[in-house]
Amino acid sequence: MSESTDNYLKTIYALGTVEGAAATTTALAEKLCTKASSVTDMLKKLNEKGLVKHTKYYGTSLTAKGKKQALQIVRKHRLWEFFLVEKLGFGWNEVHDIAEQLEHVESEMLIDKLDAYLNYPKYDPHGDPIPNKLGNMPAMRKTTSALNMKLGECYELVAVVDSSSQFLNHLKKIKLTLGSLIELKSKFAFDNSIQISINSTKLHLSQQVAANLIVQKKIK
Amino acid sequence: MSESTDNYLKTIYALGTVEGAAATTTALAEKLCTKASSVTDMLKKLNEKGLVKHTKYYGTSLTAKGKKQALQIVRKHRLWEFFLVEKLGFGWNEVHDIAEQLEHVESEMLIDKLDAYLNYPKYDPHGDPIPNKLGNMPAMRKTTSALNMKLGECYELVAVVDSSSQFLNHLKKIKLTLGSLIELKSKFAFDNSIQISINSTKLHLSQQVAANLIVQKKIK
DNA sequence: AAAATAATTTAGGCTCGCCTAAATTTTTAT
DNA sequence: ATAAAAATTTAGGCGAGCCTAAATTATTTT
Repeated sequence: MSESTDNYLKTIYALGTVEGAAATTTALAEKLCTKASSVTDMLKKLNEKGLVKHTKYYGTSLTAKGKKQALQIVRKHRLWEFFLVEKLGFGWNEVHDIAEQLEHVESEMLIDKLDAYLNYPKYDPHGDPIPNKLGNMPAMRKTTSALNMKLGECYELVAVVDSSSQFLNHLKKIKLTLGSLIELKSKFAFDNSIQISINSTKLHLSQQVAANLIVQKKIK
Repeated sequence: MSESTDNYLKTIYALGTVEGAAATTTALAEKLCTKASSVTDMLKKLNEKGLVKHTKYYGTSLTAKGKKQALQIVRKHRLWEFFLVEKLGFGWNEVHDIAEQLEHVESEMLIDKLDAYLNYPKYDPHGDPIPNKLGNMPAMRKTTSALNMKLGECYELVAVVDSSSQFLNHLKKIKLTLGSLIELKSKFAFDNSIQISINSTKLHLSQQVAANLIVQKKIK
């Protein structure tokens, strides 16, 4: 399987799992930084290979075979991200592009050994679950948007919705890192912004930022 | 730079360093598992890019720019091999094909961090020197072919000449591993075979095998 | 329901790295 | 020195994955 195929499957999977919906040609073109006509070309080929069900003018979804393969790519991507952060000391906002390349290395044994070396991690540095060898996702953490936090309760920042480097850099700048323990201090109904504290330092977050933070409730 | 370019430069370098000679089109075709005509095509392009000096019908050598790039690829390849063996527990005869893929990942920062993580190793698992960030090779170990060993002296197996998986598997079978401490017990002039001992177990090696072993003298 | 707009697909073409077959140059053998 | 053999290059083509422009189908507006 080519790298291009990998990228298509991964992207269809990512778009498809937002909800059960089929991926649209234009959306794929945008995510893959290519043109809609190129996407149509490629989908035709993936369709012939039985990786995708593409119905003209109606959209695309993965077949069982395609989904299985997509999950293996996701697995590889997330394991490499974990490696880069935990072992090589990269920041969690620096690893995406490198993992994007590493995920295309073909060797099942490599991934198995890497998985073992990393101690079978369940979540990558962005908080996303890592499928196991069989393609099973670990149970999602019971999480919620930071907008739903309750006053005085304690939470851990476990994931982000927007993982663009702009956003991740912003988080870095305001010293919010994955794993941070957060307590909600106040909510401002006027603009839906919130005030939180991390290790007793206070931080004010706009609604836009808070909406992109996924937290998990902690017992104090 | 494409992966194909990487492979050409690396191969020209490998053929070129055997002696000062220029690489021949046929030799490149064989090493790269492709046809001579394809090699000619590619050399023309590399020539235009200033990576290679190709003179029609006379052979090919690297320019300074090409050599610099080739050394970076060699560096990446050998660092990854070291990682695979030391950290992930691969056998030193299993890593070549995987490193072949990993070496094409583009990120200077990745290689720097990997180098640091591995503690700046000087030799890869096959005993070959790893160029540093600037492309400098560490001083070659003072080594010799196993055929030149002296009776009663002690040596360490530090490298192999033939690194085909057939040969490496043979070594595995007879339990000869890189780093093994070897003492020469006897030489048989008749067929140039030798008898050695490793940790007091004795082993008989044909000339063919011995010629492919590179050893370094040790003080007992 | 027709017209305007948006999404998608088709048609034709491009580059990269490869191929086969044929032509050319160099080397080897006689 | 010349003929035969081997190495190399040229010519013409192919598939993968991309592109632009034009045609087609869906959706939205009026």
